[in-house]
Amino acid sequence: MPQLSSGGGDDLGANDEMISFKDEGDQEEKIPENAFTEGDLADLKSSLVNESEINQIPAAGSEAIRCAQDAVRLYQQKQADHMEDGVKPQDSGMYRGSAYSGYPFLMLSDSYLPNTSVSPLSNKVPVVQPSHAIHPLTPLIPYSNEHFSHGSHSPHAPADISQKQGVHRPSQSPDMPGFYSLPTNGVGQITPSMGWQSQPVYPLSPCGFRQPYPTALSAGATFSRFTHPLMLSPGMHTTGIPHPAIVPHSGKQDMDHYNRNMKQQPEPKREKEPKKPTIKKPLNAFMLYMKEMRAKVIAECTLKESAAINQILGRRWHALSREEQAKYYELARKERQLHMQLYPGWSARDNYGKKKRRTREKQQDSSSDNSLHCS
DNA sequence: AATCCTTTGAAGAGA
DNA sequence: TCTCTTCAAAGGATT
Repeated sequence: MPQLSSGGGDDLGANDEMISFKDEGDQEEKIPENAFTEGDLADLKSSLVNESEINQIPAAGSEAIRCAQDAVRLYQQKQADHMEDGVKPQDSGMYRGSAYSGYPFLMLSDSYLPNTSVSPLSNKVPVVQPSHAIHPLTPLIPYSNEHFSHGSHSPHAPADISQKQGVHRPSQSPDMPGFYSLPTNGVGQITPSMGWQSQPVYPLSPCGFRQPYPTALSAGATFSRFTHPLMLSPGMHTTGIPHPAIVPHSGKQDMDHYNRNMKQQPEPKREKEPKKPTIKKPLNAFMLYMKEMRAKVIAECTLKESAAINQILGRRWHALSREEQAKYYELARKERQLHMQLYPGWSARDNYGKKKRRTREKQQDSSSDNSLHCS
């Protein structure tokens, strides 16, 4: 486990790096409830293999095989978990070298080039920059104008906006080491670490490009120069800059509606009372990792089902080296830090109950069912 | 249309 | 302090 910090002095925050990975046994306990059945896994496995064999071009074959291996391993692991019945927790995830011996190299993704992966862009929650725009782990691949001028990219992913950011970018707060600054148009202006830091982690802003955290704000910029908060529409930060962590109250649907308004109705009707926007939780390390790697896994596996992809990503996450994970923990820490600065009074509790969940009832039911099965 | 599934981690609530 | 719950992303599947 990444013992990044506690020793390192850098308050990597919370204890995120120090938290032990859940033992497999912990997950096993859920398995009977969540019904990731052998059949499902077998289907996943076989579909992966088949798709790999059928669809993958030779060059991508190794990746497809690897992906299939992921699925197979997952399947086998689940079977083993069933057999062990949660009694024997294995060594904590990522240092289970033997079990994941095939993984570590996976994340040395030099092949994760800007144009290789399938864009995972969703029409539900648009992502400002598809993760193939730049990979955080390949900091030597900075933003380039090519990304913005490429015909396939939306015309509103403008270089001029980056330039604006660049022009007005203030000196960065020591607390905000440039992590969220949108890279300017110049390659040379991005240090390797900046390239990593510049990776978008929040959904697309209504303007059609990912708005970075407003560094000026975090540095204590004057609010008075900006629009009055009451005049802001959902998704806008108090600066008037749309912030990706802010979404309209009721989620994706509203976000779509909101985007449509932004696109088709440049002057949205005033009649609508601006609902109090929802400020999303900052992403944790694994979420950041998933966001980064999802496109790659999708490309490799020709899978799109997020549940299956997330399982693979979970495995790969455990297989990451300490250093690799540290990057994400660090990024997540900075995310939280900046989030706290941007929304000082915000609490995760604010979003409680905004999702209607049937799961809990289901789990209760299943648990009662389990109680029936368990002696 | 709304919710589920699936993952890990952070944070809050309650015992 | 410990345990449990909820939410964060994502997109196909299910209700």
